[in-house]
Amino acid sequence: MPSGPGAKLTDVAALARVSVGTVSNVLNRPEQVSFDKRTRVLAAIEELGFVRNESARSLRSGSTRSLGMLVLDVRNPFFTDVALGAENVAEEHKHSLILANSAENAGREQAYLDLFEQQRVQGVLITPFGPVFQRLERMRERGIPSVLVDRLASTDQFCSVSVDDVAGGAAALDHLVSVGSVRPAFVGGPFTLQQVEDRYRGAADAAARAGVPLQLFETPDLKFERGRRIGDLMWSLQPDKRPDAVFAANDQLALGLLQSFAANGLRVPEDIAIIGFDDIDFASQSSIPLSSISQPRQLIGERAAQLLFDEIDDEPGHVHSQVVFTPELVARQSTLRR
Amino acid sequence: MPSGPGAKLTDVAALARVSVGTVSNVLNRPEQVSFDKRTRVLAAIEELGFVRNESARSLRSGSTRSLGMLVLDVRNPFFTDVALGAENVAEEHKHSLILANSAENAGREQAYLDLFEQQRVQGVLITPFGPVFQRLERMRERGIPSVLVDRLASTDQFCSVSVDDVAGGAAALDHLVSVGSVRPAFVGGPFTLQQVEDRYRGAADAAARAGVPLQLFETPDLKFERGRRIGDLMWSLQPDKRPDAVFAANDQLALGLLQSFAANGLRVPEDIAIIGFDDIDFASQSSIPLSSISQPRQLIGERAAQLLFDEIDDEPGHVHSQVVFTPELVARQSTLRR
DNA sequence: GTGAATTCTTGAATCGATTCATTTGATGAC
DNA sequence: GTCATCAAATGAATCGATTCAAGAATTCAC
Repeated sequence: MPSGPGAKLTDVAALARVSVGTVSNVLNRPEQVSFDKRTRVLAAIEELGFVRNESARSLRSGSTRSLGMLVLDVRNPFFTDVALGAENVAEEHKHSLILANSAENAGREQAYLDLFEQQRVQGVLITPFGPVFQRLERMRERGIPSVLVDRLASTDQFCSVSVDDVAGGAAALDHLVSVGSVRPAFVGGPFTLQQVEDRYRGAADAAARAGVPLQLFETPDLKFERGRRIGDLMWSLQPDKRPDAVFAANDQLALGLLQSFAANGLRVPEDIAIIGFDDIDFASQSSIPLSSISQPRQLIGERAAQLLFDEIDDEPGHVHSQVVFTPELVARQSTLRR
Repeated sequence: MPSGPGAKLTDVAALARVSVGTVSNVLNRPEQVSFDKRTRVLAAIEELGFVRNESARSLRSGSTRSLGMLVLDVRNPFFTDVALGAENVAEEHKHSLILANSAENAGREQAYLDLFEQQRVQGVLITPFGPVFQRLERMRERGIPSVLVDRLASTDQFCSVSVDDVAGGAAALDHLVSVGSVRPAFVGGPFTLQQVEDRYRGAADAAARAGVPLQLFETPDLKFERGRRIGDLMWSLQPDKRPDAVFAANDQLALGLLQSFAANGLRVPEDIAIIGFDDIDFASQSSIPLSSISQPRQLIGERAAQLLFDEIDDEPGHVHSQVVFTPELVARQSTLRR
């Protein structure tokens, strides 16, 4: 009968008739302990159901085995995929990932950074929302480095892993033109989001190069419902004024457009083609599979975590680097007439 | 210039010219400290950029301020919504939620429970995958209680929060019959999943009561791709053998069916109606909005966390309870011909 | 058998915040 | 002026694992 609200190291040592130092060695450097004592200790651990107290461990050793990750929205599949990638790398390093959700709220963001500092995480992966850069720099001075995720670092003070949104925007528009669009439109906003700005710029440049105009439908957010409304609006336009193809700044928006067009009897892609951005699972799972610009989501998380461990393990010699992935066009039925 | 890799309590005490006990009181029982010293201490904290060391705190006080949550799949929106609800309640109690992903893998599940034990979380919210009940009971004996999420506790050893899947299944089938189905089918599996079993049983009973047969398409999993294949299979059937309505055990499966039917030119709901289960966001966002059985996802997480805190705060007097929500029919276009 | 080299083991000191029995100080009653 | 009462402040002891200098045990060469 194991039970008891917790055996500690000294109990294990007593039962195995060795010193506490030896038990600690079995836990942390088993190869340095003779076979004989090692088995005795392991048996004692088993018998007592001993579980190491992580608080005590990290208090003494000065380091925890965890990373903090702060994302804008856990409900967004993009971020859970990125988190999954980061978690895998963390696991390889025998660290655990504490996933937190700022929910695009500067107060919560600060609160979670407080928490991470208190817990003395080894490092932080963050998609910043509010003004946190000064704070992150201060945290690094104190030994908690961070890596920016899905944001290009504007200074060389941080590592970052992001995606070339300008190139993605251009690819989307080039594709629309290549399938015959002469009146493309861009839907998205707010332009204070760097991603939106970049995607639009890429698309606008590409449109200019191709010699077609690019209509702009600016939105206050990137949600499904917004897409539906814009779709209804487009439907109400004169057919010859209506765009013949739409590039939506993300897939949620694109799915909204798609639903609206389906409800109103506009055929996709015959009457109007649609391409989104992010290539979330549901893009390919829509009734009319949605073309999209795909980001290597898990890979983003993995690289970010790797960069973070680089900095953690090699603090003095570390050189910050900016990893920029080029997103990839995935053409599906919503832009390809058969 | 704050800097320095970390001021500690004694530094604050020295700077503020008070004892360490007083600083600790300012942090934990500010009302017991005179205004004068309190402000001095707060100023010192500010000046030094002091951040409390959570490891030391919880080592001494014997309790952490965190809950562990272990879900089957972070990529599934159902679980992130449940987690969100739990997180909100945790936050009210000034606790943080450590979200972990067993990914339907018994090994990972055990590993994360190890982690939770080591970190001495105050309690665990879990959707069990493997054989963990004995272990959970042992953990409770040692002071770490747990609440089952999305699973009815089969014994009265645990609190649980779940949904009445039998009732949900019945509601789905009643609805199909009410919109005129005479050849309904159930798609889902494996039947080792209690949820699938229950949803099917509810539907089968309802079909019997209504005097219609219920065709069964058993599947090895509940994924989108599987739904698509079953859809293709149904399409290949003789029209008079083909179901005129399908109840899919979850929305992913239903979306797969929907895509297949759209691709093959079967009209939904005219040729075949579809209803899913879970009512994930994407159900309503599909081109043809999908009818579904809706579970109060956030509420499930909230109630589960509340029950857990009940047990944490009132250990001896706590009585386990099983909360069972009744799911709700949400009828949309995929079952409603216009 | 001796001394040196090597491998294991030991246990007291330590990490930093909290606790609580005790002391100090203030207020007021008589 | 004395004593009781109550509020505020003190600081040594404590939580449990890790560390590391020092000691014990073993191996090996000659």
